[in-house]
Amino acid sequence: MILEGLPRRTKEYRAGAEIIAEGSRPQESCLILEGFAARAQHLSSGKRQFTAVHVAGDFVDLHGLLLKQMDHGVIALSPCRVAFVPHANLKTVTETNPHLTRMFWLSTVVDGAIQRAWITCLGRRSAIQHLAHLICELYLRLEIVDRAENGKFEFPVTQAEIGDMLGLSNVHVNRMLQELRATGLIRWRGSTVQIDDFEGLSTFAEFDPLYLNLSREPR
Amino acid sequence: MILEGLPRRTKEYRAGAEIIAEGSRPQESCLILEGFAARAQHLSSGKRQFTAVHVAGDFVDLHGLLLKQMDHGVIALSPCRVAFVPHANLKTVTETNPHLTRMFWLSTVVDGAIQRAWITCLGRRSAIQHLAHLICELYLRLEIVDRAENGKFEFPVTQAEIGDMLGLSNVHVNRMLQELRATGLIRWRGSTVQIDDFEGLSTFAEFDPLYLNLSREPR
DNA sequence: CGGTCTATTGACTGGCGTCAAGCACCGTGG
DNA sequence: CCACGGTGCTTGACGCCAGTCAATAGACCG
Repeated sequence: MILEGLPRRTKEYRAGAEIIAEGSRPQESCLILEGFAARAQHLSSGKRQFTAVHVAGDFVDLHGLLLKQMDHGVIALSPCRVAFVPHANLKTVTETNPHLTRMFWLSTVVDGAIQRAWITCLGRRSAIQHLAHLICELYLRLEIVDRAENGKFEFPVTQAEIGDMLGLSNVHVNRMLQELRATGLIRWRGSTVQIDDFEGLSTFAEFDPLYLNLSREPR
Repeated sequence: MILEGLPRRTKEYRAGAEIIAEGSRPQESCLILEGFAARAQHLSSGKRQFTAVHVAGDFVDLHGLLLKQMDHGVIALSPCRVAFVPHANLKTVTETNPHLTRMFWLSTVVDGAIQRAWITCLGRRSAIQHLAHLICELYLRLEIVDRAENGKFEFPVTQAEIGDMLGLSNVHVNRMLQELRATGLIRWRGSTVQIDDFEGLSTFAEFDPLYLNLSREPR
């Protein structure tokens, strides 16, 4: 994405650090340069749900420009390098550069498509299918930013965090991971995910990459 | 929303009719003038999940302008009157009217916030809390378009369709509805929903209206 | 009056949460 | 060198929430 020319500051975060607080009113939008982050919502019971996972290159809270107050927080899943762009500059873009504005808008719209896929996974897929679906999604998203190849990528998160993505308990994530490994479709040791049969995994998860909008078409 | 001046055609749909097909490449975006619609995704098992519910005044598939191919279908839940605006005209807006463009963008961004709330409901709330949350959301959204007042609104959908919103079976929706009625917080007869204690219902559902972005602030 | 759709109810099953214990790994400090 | 506490992974036992199957009843309609 072409962001040269926009002023920004960058900052580093440790794994687990809060990048943007839930309920805050940020004056900047942030962009992940390196690492993994997640959007999180909390319930009074202490339970937590991730509503999105972000990888290098993602403009994480562009929507904060329009929403004013954050309905969710953003946390670092791994060590992260993050760039911040002031809202004032983004607003100027929306007033002077229709094409770039459309790219920004598209970015939030693709986020929405991913969220819809998550909704369908949560509502109608089994836990193990959901897990497989997440792996397929991450692989394709990481591949286009050169963080994955030959079926392999790094994903340094705990099983409890995967649970927060899938809406499962850490115990059940562990069970589903073992079951999925037993199919021979993937291996997952430490933070390294190795997909041995992407076709098979896609079929198993009923994964259709259409929604990720990876094809190149004029906008 | 100010849409005067944009060309459009309007069309009527019966309950259950498909307004936009999953996988299609529409050349227009649609706007619900009257009635209820839902975005739906289908699995091979025949299961269906709604990823959003739309009410009068909602610009349902504005994102279709940017996504080109639909990752979901749009169906009428009740009889609907729908307006269609050609993408060509919307594209012109994005090139000539920054303020209106920002309003369009905001509309898709609020959709995204609602989807995040759905994700958290699906992942971490109990079925009955989720149901209560949906009722709170619908009430506030309908109130601002004058389709709800004094805790009462019309919602002409079947229990199976509610199941497709909540990711539940029709049988379990029935059980949860009875349980929720038994609390005295709501009544629901036929297609009429009566909230007798919105405060209580909000608390029960842990509903926070922040995400609906109802407050009026300059954009 | 039968036919279709929806709501309701009961019985049974199973997926997933919860609780708890036991490991494995790692960095710290004695 | 080993003791240690912390964190994350793994496993088992148990219970409950929600799915499935099936039957009945009611509502609406031609």
